[in-house]
Amino acid sequence: MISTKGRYALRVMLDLAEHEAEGHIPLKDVAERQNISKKYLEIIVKDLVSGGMVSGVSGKGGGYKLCRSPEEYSVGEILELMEGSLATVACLSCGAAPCPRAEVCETLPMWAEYDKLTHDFFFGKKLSELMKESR
Amino acid sequence: MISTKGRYALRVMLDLAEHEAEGHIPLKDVAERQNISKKYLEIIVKDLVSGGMVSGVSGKGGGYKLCRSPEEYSVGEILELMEGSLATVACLSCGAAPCPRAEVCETLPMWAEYDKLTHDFFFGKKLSELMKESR
DNA sequence: CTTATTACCTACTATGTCAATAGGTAAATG
DNA sequence: CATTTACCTATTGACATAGTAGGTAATAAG
Repeated sequence: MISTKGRYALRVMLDLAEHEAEGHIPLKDVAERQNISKKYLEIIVKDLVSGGMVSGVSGKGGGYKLCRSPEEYSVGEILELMEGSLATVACLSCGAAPCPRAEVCETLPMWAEYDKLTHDFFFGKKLSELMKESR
Repeated sequence: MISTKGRYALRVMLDLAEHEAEGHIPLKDVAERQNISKKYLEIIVKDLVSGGMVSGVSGKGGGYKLCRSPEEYSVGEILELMEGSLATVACLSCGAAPCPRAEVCETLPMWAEYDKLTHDFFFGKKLSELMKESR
C-alpha cells in the first residue's frame, strides 16, 4: 500500500512541473492547489530536498523548484525515496535481514517476479507522462 | 506491502496442497514444517476456514484440508481474503470513501493501471504453480 | 468412558507506523 | 525593519501488525 507521503510527494512534483515556468513556487501555493495541509507537505518536501529531487530558496520570492526537467524523473525514484522501498515483502527489501528460508521458500520466486514487475512499471513511468498536457 | 498474514496463509495453503494425499493435516505439523508459531497460525487458518478456502475437523485424526484442488486456487484470492484488499492506494480500495479529486486527479489513472497489473498477476497465478513438483 | 488430540474461541499486549499538528528559528527580499 | 518564505524539532492520537495467553468444544482411540 502506497502511503500518503508517496502519493502527496508525487502530486507536489507534478504541481511543480506544471508551474515550472514560474520559477520558485511557494509551498503555500502548492498546498492550496492540491488541498493538502501545508504543514504536512513541509515534511514531505524536506525529504524531496534531501533526496535531491527539488531545491528550495528561502525568503520573499523563494519557494521550491524541480532540479531536472519532468521527463528526467521516474515515478519510481520519487516513490522509493518517500516510501523507503517499493518492495512488497520484507524478505526482498534491501535493509531487511536475509530470510533463512530463502533457499527453500516456494513463494519467494513469485514475490521476486512481482517485485520486478512493480519496479519496471514505476521506474518506466516518467513524471512528464502524468502531466495534464500529455493527456 | 504484503503482511505476514498473507504470506503465511499462502505457505499454509501450499503445505496443505503438498500433503493433500494424507487427508486432514494437524496445524501442529504445518507450524513445525513452516517454522511459524502455531498460535499465530490459528488466527490465519480461522480466516481461511471462514473464507471457504480450507475445512477443519476437530479431534484425533483431525486437522485441515483444502476444499478444492490446488489448481483451482489463485494466489490473488488467498491474499485478498487475508489482506482485505490488494489495492495499493486508498482511493481504489473498495470500502474507501470515493476521493473528491478523482475527476481531476492526474495520478489516479496510473494507480488504476498498476492495480490492474497487480490484480492480473496474482489472480493469474495458481497455487499449483508454486508447488515444489511444478518447478 | 476416559484420555489424548485436535480445532476453535475470546481477550490481551507490545511495538511501530501513519498522518498529521504545534511552535518555533533562519534566510532572503523589498 | 517588516514580510515572506524555507527549514527545524518535538509531540500526538489513532490504528495496524504480529503476535501471546488461556481457555472450551469436538472427536477418535484405547
